[in-house]
Formats: sequence, structure tokens, C-alpha cells
Amino acid sequence: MQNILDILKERGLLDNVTSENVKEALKSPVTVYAGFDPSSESLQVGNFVTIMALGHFQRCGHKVIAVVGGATGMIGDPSGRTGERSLLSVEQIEHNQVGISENLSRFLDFKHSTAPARIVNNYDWLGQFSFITFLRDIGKHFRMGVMLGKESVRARLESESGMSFTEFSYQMLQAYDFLKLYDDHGCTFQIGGSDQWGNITAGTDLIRKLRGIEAYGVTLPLVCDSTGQKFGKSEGNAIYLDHRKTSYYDFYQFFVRTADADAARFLRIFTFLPLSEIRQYEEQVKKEPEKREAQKRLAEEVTRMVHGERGLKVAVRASSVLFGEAMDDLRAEDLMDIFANVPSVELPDSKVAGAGVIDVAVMSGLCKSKGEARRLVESGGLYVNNRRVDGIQSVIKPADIVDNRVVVLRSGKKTYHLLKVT
RNA sequence: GGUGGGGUACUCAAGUGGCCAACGAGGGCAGACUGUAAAUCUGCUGGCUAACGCCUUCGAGGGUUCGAAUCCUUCCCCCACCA
Repeated sequence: MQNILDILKERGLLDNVTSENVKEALKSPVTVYAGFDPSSESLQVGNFVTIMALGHFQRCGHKVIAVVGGATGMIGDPSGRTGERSLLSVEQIEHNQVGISENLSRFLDFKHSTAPARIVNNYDWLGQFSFITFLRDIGKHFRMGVMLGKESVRARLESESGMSFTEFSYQMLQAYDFLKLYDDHGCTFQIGGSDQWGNITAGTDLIRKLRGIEAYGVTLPLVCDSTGQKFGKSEGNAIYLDHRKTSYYDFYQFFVRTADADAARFLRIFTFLPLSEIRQYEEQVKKEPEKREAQKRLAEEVTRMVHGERGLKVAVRASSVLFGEAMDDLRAEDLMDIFANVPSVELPDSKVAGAGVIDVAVMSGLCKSKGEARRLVESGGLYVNNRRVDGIQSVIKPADIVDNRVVVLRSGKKTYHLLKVT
């Protein structure tokens, strides 16, 4: 079997390794882990790089462990951050852990014959420590010089915002995670984004000191698009894996809108398609960029992986309707189905028919305030059932309510909200 | 603990008594052009209002003043140096 390290490299998923022995160590099955921070109730496409890497590891016969940071999430990882973050409440973190675990369960194979995946929560071990015990048993093995030298610490100390002791201590916790996973599961590999380098090496150092063996780290690149923007944001919002936060349609569309220059690279990173096939798409993008074949395939593959055939079907159908056919001959049934995952509100008929289009835009949640709605209409960006609203005085006519049940509101080219009339 | 610097809208950052809902930049939203791409250009970017205008906002609370983001005072927080 091909060495996992080569696979990561040829797919653009490799940034750095902690030791030159990494490739050798990967020739036989190992146990590898990656951590996920419960700072949000759902993972985002930004987490995809790590998830894909774990997937490749598992496909190569290695055991994978996903760690949900129930404890570390309470402290806050300073890596890659320019300022201290505000603490989340315990309830929020607990709530988020559930969502993250659910997300992860869609990618990892727990029934794998030889290398079933597992999900663990570091609160289970870190939550038990007393402060004194931790400082005596673990803290004693950390040297100030090394800790201060970490990029995550240095950058912050040099900045205006500084850093609290709480965040400074973070690296010890993540290092302990690695040690614990080594003890309990024989885990000798950790993977993570390139910003995790400091935390990962803190772990390999700790294991070397306390167990006398070499543990390894592999970092993954920070994926940016061709304009240098960090991958994973659309219109300033993160793209979530939870369909309640990012609809099937929006999720699919995010990938369809990938720039030509990024299409092939993203296919390598975010899908398991064979490289030979990806090369064909690469040619296709050069010859007939306007067809967007590569982007469509990318969106299809990723959406299927995250939302299954059903989610994909909904997204594709919605896309073809919204970008092709007119909406006029569609029934309420169809619209409800197509927009099943678009934000919607239910309102009584009395509040919709005859209501000003400005009020309706606000009620539906499409605009945050009347002022915003007014400005949107004035710039010609508000549509009712895909027809541009031509003035702030416009009202919703009974005929605008499709089958007396639904009104489709749109802001600009891509943001839809649904009004269900009851 | 001492000394000095700082906290302004989503972010950075001007503003040091009325011309300030607050310069500018970035971001965001929308429009035009396009291929649902990129680049470019244009408008908007606290709330309410059709509009005149009104209301809330410059770390928090008091105060001075006809009038405060700007002055005084107390408190909170951050940074640097010293201890």
C-alpha cells in the first residue's frame, strides 16, 4: 500500500512533519489523532482539511481518533489568534460538543474491520485534574523558555493585546492530551493545521520526556483561495456542516462558486477522487471554463460526503431551478421542497397580503432593519418570486403568494428567504 | 505597587467643547460588466421615518456646560518600562 505521507503530499495536504522518521514510522499501522475545538455548535468547511487527512489515514489502515476539546475549549487555543478570546459558557460548550461529535460521525468509519475510528472528549481526563496536581505532575516538565518561544505566544506578547495566563497555559493541556492518548490507545501521531505546530511539538516533547519514545506530528496546510483568502467563508459567514446552519443549497453553492484557479487543487484536497480523474478536470477548466465542470463535480462530491445523496439531490434541484428555469410555473409544493433548507418564517395571511415589501423583507429575516431593506430596494437588489421590486412603496399582492401559501424573497443573486403563509 | 501610553462603529484607525451618526482604509451588502469565476467601476454600510426630523452610540458610572467622543472625577480593562 502507498505510504500515507506520499498521498498527503500529492494531494496538497502536507505542510510539515516533526521528524524525518515520520515516513518510516508510517510504514506499519499507527494510531493518529486530531483535535476539534467546540467553539461552535457545528464544524465548518475550514475543518475539512483535517477531516480529509484523517480519512486518508483510515483508508491506509491506520487507526484514527477524533478528540473533541471539551476541556481545552474552556481555555481557548491562542494559536493563530491575534487577541484573547472571550470564554464560552460551560452550557454552550456542552451543547457544541454534541454537534461536533455528530458532524464527525459522518466522516469516520466506526465499523472499519481493522481500524475502527473513535471519538473521545478530553474533558474526560483533563476535567479531573486539580490545579496542584497538574502543576506538579505535568507543569514541571515544561520549560518557560520553550513555552515562550512558541509562535502562538510570541506573536501575542509582541502585540498590543497581550495574553492571559489562561491562554498561555493552553499548550500544556493539548500536550497532555497527546500523552494520555499515547498511554490509553498507543497513539503516536497527531495531525492538525499548520497553526498547531507549537501545540503538537509540545505533545511530542512531553511524550519523549515522560515515556522515552518518539511521537510524531504532521501538519496540514492552511488552505487559501487564489486571492489569498482563507478558505471556508462566504459572504463573511462560515460555511457549516450542519444543514440547519448552512442549507444544503448554500453548502453546494459554496463549492460551485469556486474560482477556476482553485478548482483542481480543491478537488485534490476535498475529495477522494483519483488524481488521474482530477487531471482531466484540470484540462477541462482550461478548455471550457464557462462550463464549470470541475466546480460542479467538487460541489457534488463534497455535498454527498457531508449531506448524503438526499441532501445533494435537494441542492442540485434547487440550483437548477434557481439558475435556469423561471419560477412562474412552479407550485407551492415544489418551492417548499426546493427551499426546504432556506431560512423561512411562517406568517398569517393577514400580515402578508397587502403588506409593504419593506416590512415583509424584515419579517422574513432577510433584512435586519427597515433601513437596510429600504436601501436594498433602492439599489435594486430585492426580488419577490425572482422579480425585482421596483420601489420601496411596493406591496405584496395576493397574486404574489404562490398557491396562497408561499412567497420567495431574494436579496442579490444568491440569498433566499421563504415566507410561508398560514 | 510606581510612571507613561491606550480603550471610538464589524476590524484597523482619525477626531481633543458645537461644522460629529462621527474623516479614511479594509471588510460586508447591493448594482453594472461576466461564465453562479476573477478583475474593474458605482452606490450603500447605527435605529425609526416617504421625507423634514427624532432617538441611541465613542470602555462603565457620575459631574461641569446652553452644548461632550472631546473637559473633570471614580471605577474597569489592555500595553510598555520600573519595582
